[in-house]
Parts: sequence; structure tokens; C-alpha cells
Amino acid sequence: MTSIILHMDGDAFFVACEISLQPQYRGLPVVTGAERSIITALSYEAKALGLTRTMPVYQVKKQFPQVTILSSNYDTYLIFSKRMFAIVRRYTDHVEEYSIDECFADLSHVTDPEVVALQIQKDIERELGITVSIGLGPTKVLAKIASKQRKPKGFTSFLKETNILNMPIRKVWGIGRSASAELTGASIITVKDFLAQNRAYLSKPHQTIWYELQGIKVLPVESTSDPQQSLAHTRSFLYPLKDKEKIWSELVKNIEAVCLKARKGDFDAQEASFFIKTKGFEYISAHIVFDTPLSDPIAITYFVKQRFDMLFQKNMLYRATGITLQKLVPRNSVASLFEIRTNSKLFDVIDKISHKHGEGIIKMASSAKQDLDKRPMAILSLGTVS
DNA sequence: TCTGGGGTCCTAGGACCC
DNA sequence: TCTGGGGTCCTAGGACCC
Repeated sequence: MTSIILHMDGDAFFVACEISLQPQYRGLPVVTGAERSIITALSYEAKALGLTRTMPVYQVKKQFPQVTILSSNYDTYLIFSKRMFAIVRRYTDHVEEYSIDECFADLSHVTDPEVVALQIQKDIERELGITVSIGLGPTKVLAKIASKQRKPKGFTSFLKETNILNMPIRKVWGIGRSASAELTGASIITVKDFLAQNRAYLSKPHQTIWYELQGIKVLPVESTSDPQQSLAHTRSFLYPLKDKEKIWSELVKNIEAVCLKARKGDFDAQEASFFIKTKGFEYISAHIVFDTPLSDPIAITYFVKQRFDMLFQKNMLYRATGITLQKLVPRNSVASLFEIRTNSKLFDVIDKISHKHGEGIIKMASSAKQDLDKRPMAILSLGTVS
């Protein structure tokens, strides 16, 4: 039997959640992203003005004073997200949460998938005050294209036929900048051109797409999710920096932030990578393997510092730093023998104090240097790890 | 789109082995 | 060993996504 896959995509999701909670903004040009200095989502009214995702906020303020700029509230969107997926699960257990506002669902065994799709749309709008667009198709790739055909509140079915042959291949899920440049070079512009290729000459991911575009299912709906593999925290500077102390301090802030995330999620990391990014977008990075899993910024800072000193170059302008924790394991899964050495208990206490008095009340001396004039806080000096 | 942040997966090629 | 063939494992970095 043929498979029937649904793809659901939130319409202007972040902004839609805000408007659901603050209806006075409905019908107005609204964007989110104030806290990140670039636009992360836009209402359709804002799109109509010509604004785009990733446009700098200062530019919006200057050129479009009529646009409301809100901060993103990721935790709030997560709640909407969970409720939205719960509604889809009323109709099937086979739901793959693909991102915060997208999912796939396998409706192969559902009696009337089109009716179900429309019902899901209706339920979500009535119960959550946001809208979604839905596509149906025999494969994930086709369902994903279908949901994008009409937006917002669109519904498109590719179960019986598609009309995608003249669509630019670069629009297809999985064909990115690099591949589309290469394909364009070979005069492969449309889906039709792509399908005319001999499959044997395509890379493996492209073969998958080649099949899926023709309704031959390769990609399964994965309704069980794997545990998280990595955690990152990266920040760009307000303007390029060359001062080593300042750049180091920014990196330490990122280390503290990513460690806090790890402890919140009850993770320790066995490995980490950090980078400093030059003004010219070059990544200078290093990878570190810990001999025991860590989520302690003092220990991690100690290891990163040595590599940072080796990598840092004078008279170079940098624009960002970041760190990714990798090979995550459940926290404290390793014998408590190591606890003293990794400051595990210390950070339990710090997390408790922070919870009571506000995050950031306790910082490491190296990341606090620039904030001394702001507000009183305890300063923790860089401890030694022996 | 002079360019933000957080993820996952794939693959070429080096290291090592028989 | 101036030098074959084949296999596995691992990693860095690229590519892609939202």
C-alpha cells in the first residue's frame, strides 16, 4: 500500500504565538528578535512591507518605524509547540517532531487523511489561536514541498498528482547553496532537469531526493527521537575586537552559559569544541577530550584556556566566539570519586543560589571583568584543577 | 541580504591493521 | 622493504536545516 505522509508547518510561528497571547498586535506588522539584534520571525503584514528574516533590528527601526519589534520567548513557543504536536497525536502515534514548529506524521493507516489534515488545522487554530499549513504526499520530500505551496493556513495534497516539475531544484528540501551552485553549473535548474539525471551519478543524499520527488519513499517518519548529542553557545560581538583579554572574557561567558544549559538538562560532556571567528568569517577552532565528563565551567575553562592561548593571534580582528559540548552523557553517571575534582557539588550550590537571586549573580572572575560596574555579585576566581 | 544562533548528518581521507 | 590490496575506525569539516 502507498504511504501517506503529512507535513505540518507553523505560519510565522514565533510571531503567531506572541499574537495569540497579545491579540492587540493581530493584523499589524510585527517581528521577533529584539534580543538577538536580527529578525527571527515576521508576521505576514511585516513580510508585505519587504522585511526579511535575519534583517538587522537597527535597520528595521530606522526604515520601518511602524513595525513592532518583540523579544523572542523561546520557552513560551515550546509550550505552543508541545500542544500543537499533541493535537496531531490525537490522530496518529507516528509523529516526528522535526523542529519547534514543524512535524511529519504517517497517516498511511488513517481512513480519510484529507479530512484528518483539515481537522488538525481547525483544532490548532481554535485551541491555540495560531495557524498552520499542511501538505500531504507519498514521501516526506513531497509532503514538505506541498505544505509550502500555500501559506498561511494552506492545505495542499500531492497524493494524486504534483505540479513541481518546473520548480527550481534549489527550492527542494536538502538541496542547499553548495549543491544548487553545482547543479546550476551543469545546467540542472528545475526539478524536471534533476529527475532526468542518471541516478548513478548522483551523491547518496541526492539519490534519496531523486526517489522521493517521484513518490518513492526512502525516508521514514521517525517517531522516536534520539537523545541530544551536543549543546552550543555562541555569540557575536557588538563590533569586531582584537583585545585578547576581552575576547577571552567573551569566550568564558559562553562556556558558563553552555555549562548552565548542560546542568539544567542534567548532562555532562565528554568532549568540547570551541572557536574564535575572525572578522573575515574564518573559524579557528580546537577540539578537546576530557578524561572525565564535565559540566563545570571552571574545569572546562582551564582546558580551553591552554588551547586558546595557542590559537590566538595578535593584530587580528575577531567577530565571535563559541563553544559546543559534545558526547553528552547523563550527569554524574560516573563515580562520585571525581566530584571534588570536577567541582560538581560546588556548581550544585551555585545553581541553587542563582535560582534564588538571579542567573549571573555568580560569575567567574575572567568573564566578569567587563561587568564590574553593573551590579554587585560574587566573583569566583579561576580555580585550579589538580 | 557583508552575514545570528543552535543543531544533525555525511564523507573524504588519515591511521592502523592484516 | 620505494611498496599490493583490502578492510575498519575515527575525525574534522563541509553541507544542510530551522
